[in-house]
Amino acid sequence: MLNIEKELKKFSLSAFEKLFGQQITEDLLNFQPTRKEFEGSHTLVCFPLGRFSKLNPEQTAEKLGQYLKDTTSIVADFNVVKGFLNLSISDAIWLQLAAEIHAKPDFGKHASTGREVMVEYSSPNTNKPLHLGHLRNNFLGYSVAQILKAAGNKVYKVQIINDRGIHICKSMVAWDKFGEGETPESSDMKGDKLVGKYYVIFDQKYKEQIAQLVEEGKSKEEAEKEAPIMLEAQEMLLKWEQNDPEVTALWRKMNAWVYKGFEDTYNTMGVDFDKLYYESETYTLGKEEVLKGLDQGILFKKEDGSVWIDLKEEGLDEKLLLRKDGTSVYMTQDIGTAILRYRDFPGISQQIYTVGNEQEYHFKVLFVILEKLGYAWAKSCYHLAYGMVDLPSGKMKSREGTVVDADDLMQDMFDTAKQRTDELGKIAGFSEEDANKLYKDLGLGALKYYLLRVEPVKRMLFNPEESIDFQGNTGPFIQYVHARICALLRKAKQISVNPEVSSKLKGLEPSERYVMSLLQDFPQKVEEAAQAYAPSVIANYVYELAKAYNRFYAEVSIFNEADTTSLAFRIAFSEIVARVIKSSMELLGIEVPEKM
RNA sequence: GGUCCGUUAGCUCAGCUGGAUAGAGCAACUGCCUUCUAAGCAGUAGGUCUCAGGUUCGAAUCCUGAACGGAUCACCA
Repeated sequence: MLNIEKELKKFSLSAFEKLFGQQITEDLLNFQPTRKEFEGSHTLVCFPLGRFSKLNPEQTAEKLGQYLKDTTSIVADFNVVKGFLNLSISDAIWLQLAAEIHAKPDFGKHASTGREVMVEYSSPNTNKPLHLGHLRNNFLGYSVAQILKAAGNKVYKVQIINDRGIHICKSMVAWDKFGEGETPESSDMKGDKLVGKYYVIFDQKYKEQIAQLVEEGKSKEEAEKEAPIMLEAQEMLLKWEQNDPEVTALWRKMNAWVYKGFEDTYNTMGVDFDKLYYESETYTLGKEEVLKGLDQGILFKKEDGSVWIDLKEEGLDEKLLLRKDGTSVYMTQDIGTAILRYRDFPGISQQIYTVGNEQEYHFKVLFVILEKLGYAWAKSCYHLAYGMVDLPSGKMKSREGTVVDADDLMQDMFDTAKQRTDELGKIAGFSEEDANKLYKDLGLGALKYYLLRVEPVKRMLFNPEESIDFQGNTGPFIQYVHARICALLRKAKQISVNPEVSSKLKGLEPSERYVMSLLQDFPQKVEEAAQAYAPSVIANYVYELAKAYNRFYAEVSIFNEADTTSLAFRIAFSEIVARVIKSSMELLGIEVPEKM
């Protein structure tokens, strides 16, 4: 496919040789998009070129511009502002590009690299429902997987479900003691919500017991360790690791409730996985590996029987891998999971972990341990860390009940979408099913876009009012542009206008040229987003594109165009924009409606 | 205290491989619907890019230091 910048670079290099008798390297040629206030679309920064041309930047730009205009068919015109050479690309080139893109429905998708990558995301604990933080995680992980696919990789989406450990034992103990046999059916509650309820009850009882022990004269630390309900939870964990039938049965029952609840939530979110890993199935492998490492002298045992690794040489500390009672910790489990994944998918060259940035230290240590244990692939493991989601009231805190529940939030978005849509009254004739699908697309579009447009590393503020905004830099704005174009395409079809890019076309509008210059960037943006693991790159790009098209839409009346060549072009041009919007939004996991 | 991350308009965010007068959206104000979807378009106003040094023809961008905010350094996950 025609790459304008590449062509310009090629010609500039030979121009430089012809004009100044100097061979320069390509990295000196710094092209950037021309600023709006000047003519042109591509700008060459000529400041660094002066010492080779022996002229000042302005004269250099002038000479280069004239040469390019005279000798190439790409450059139609140029102007020089200070040391900046602004180039106008000829309409013939824009048309050639439009024709190429129009003929390529999968424009933006890269050829296969042959690489296989694994992306982990979500990975919840099974003791409480998903919340706003999980939404950022899921949307981010899913989107990065989509982007890596588009960049030519084979991608496996996985998660590790933290289905064992002290946290789930807490819910189990509380349900066992206070549940009176309550089930999701009997209480008409989603399974994950029900189990979460008992986790909260555990915490309440635990606190009460601590308070009482402190009153009886114990120190806070002693009380925290000795509270009977906590001892019960610990005992349950031990029994679980010993496969106690009664504990195992309870554990299976409660986890099954949770999985059913999670499944519903994932369906609503529109995310999926190629394979699920359960810690209950991987932690034993982790334990084996740790014991193997102990035999090999990579790890050591303390007097109390606990197993550790010494990472002081790496600038880290000692890290516990097995408790003195022989049970596993989080790290042990993650070691097992990582190794198992490479056994299951021998072709992968990288594992990406989408996990909050509060676990940076954990992953740093994990990768070092894996390397020490002899796994060379540990070097390519990547922790895709993202910042916390804050509320206007501050941090989300489960203890203070300020956690925003994922299901509730999504339902709110759908309700708002319905309300806005009803107010506008544009979807008369929609079946109830179509209308509900639209509310879902719009609500999720708003939410996903809101969470993805911010760079992953940054901590972000979730403002409920802004997140359901449908104007300006939002998902629904972009969806709206797509729907508008679809309306044009329907009308074109109705009056039998065939979209076509003809070289006979007289000329382009400035707003069309600008849109074209954005369109040609798309493949590059996909690559950039993949390199940076950043859906925000795509989000910002597609917003720019939608906005630029909207300007064209407002300025140019398409069906009033008498010239049929021009009309056919504008329909084809609009079609391309709709396709790139749709492709971009797919990379974000957002669906685009054809009517709204 | 050590390590890591962040700080850009009233608010939320882009821009960061050094380049022109630092951009959007929201909020405020002004225009534009008998013509393809006004969930839109055009415009006005709003900035010491946290601060101080340094490198450079040129710094929001790179380097050093400081301030502020956050995370982390568990026999929690």
